[in-house]
Amino acid sequence: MADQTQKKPSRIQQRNRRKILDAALDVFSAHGFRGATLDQIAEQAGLSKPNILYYFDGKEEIHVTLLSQLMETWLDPLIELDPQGDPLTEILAYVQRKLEMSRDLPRESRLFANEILQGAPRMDPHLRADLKPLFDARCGVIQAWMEAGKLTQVDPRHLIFSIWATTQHYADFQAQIEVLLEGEEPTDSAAQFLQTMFRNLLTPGQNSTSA
Amino acid sequence: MADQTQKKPSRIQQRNRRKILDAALDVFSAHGFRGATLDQIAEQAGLSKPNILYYFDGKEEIHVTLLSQLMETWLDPLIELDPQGDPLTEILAYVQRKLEMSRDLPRESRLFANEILQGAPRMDPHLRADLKPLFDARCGVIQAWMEAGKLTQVDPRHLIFSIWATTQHYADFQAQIEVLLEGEEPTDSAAQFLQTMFRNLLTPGQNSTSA
DNA sequence: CTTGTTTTTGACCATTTGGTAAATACACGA
DNA sequence: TCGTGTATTTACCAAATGGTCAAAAACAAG
Repeated sequence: MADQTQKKPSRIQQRNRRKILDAALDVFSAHGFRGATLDQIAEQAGLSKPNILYYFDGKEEIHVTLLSQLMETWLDPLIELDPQGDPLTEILAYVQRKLEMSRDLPRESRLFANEILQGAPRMDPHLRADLKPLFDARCGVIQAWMEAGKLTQVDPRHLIFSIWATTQHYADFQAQIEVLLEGEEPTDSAAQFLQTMFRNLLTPGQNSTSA
Repeated sequence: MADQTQKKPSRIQQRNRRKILDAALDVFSAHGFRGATLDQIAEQAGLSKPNILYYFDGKEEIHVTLLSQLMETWLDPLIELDPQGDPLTEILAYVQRKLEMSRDLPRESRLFANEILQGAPRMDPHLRADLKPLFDARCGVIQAWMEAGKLTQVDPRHLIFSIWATTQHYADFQAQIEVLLEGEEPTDSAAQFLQTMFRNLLTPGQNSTSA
């Protein structure tokens, strides 16, 4: 059997597990956990349902695996925020990076949004164990920058929330955005807007409208 | 039977339909459409499942009814944005109103978020028919304000998106916020932050840090 | 009380869905 | 080439779920 406790996952195992996880990402992100079915995942993966259950112990395990993997990807930009760098540059780069993730990894964004929307039943431990400490640390860094007069004083926690909210919005609410923007690709104009917004927020003096 | 085409909904009908819709709002907003079951709704409403199907033709109709009602509530603050009022005041009041809705109507916010996240399968027509025209009109108003020099020039569409994103975030991602803020009620500090952010964005000259 | 209407329920049904068991096909090293 | 463990499929199952229906209650009006 495909025993994960053993050391060597065969070539075929790696390939099929990847196919399954990719298909599951499609389906879970589009319908949520309860809305997704193993049959959909199986079809999307091009495998039979029992074959999928040969590689994973059940629907739940597939979902949990996805969420775990996602957590790393999701935290990464915040990890890379450099306490030694120039404050404004660092934060604006963070905004940009998050916005690009929204464009390039919309499925992951929606998977995450679905999970949190339903009360984070499976991710809550991860949030406490991984996200919370990093969040607190980064709030400390930003707070220090502000106290050193490098940035306008605002609540660092809400600053981070607003970055998450505005960037992920383009992935999570894509259906609405497409209607309102009539299909026009929003990333470039959004980037310009968000850069202006956060620069004006964090810059004490003269605002560059940057037409 | 409970024939909606007839004129008079009896006292009992009104009461039970309300109970059902309220229960359904609980369940749908917490689990999404496919994740919600009629049994859950029935239990929450204190009625039997067949009794619920006596008042509504099916799960779908309950959901659609909720979404229709929600649309009005949701559009209302944008409707009330007064083209004759003071631009900055109007927009900051809009932000505040949306934030309060996030606090007072989190179920409605999550119901909406769930629907959009899944691609707005049932709400797409409403978005095109109701939201889109209003959105375009309001963008026009804001654009005019900017061209008159009353506000900093930014893309009005993304301005509105950022208001929606930041305010609804507190309802839709409540599970995450509770972890990161350790249960502290965020509305007041969020209000202060958002007012600062949008004032600094839209005000050409000196920024009031407003400590 | 009687009668006609509205409301509610208990028993059921068909489909979907997550999951299992056993048989079969396959890869690959000896 | 053959044998052995790996991979895949076919045929199921039990529970959950959306929905139906006829009959029983509950209720209103005369």
